[in-house]
Amino acid sequence: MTEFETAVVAVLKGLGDGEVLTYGEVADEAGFPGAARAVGNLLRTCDDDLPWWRVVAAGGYLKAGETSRQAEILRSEGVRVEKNRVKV
DNA sequence: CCCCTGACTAGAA
DNA sequence: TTTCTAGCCAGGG
Repeated sequence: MTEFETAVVAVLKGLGDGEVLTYGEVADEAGFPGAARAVGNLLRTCDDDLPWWRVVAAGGYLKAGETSRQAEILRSEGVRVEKNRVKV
């Protein structure tokens, strides 16, 4: 478990209902600004207990291919979603 | 050790 | 507005 993983996991586990962050924000909060790709890679490989649906691309765009499912979950948590993207 | 890939981002053309 | 480039971290060949 690298520091990066630990930090990112900590940030994700700290998210509450309705809390949505972008990959870049997660990386920044974890202390690795610019490591957005690594965040995505981590969620892709270790998606065990991580709330992946609360992580979206820059601009609030949802994950391609599963925008439907993600949008549903987000809406159920009180997040306003419009046209496959989180409303700010 | 080097190169490529990936649920990414920001800036330039 | 759309496309491309460079930069970021980690993992695999």
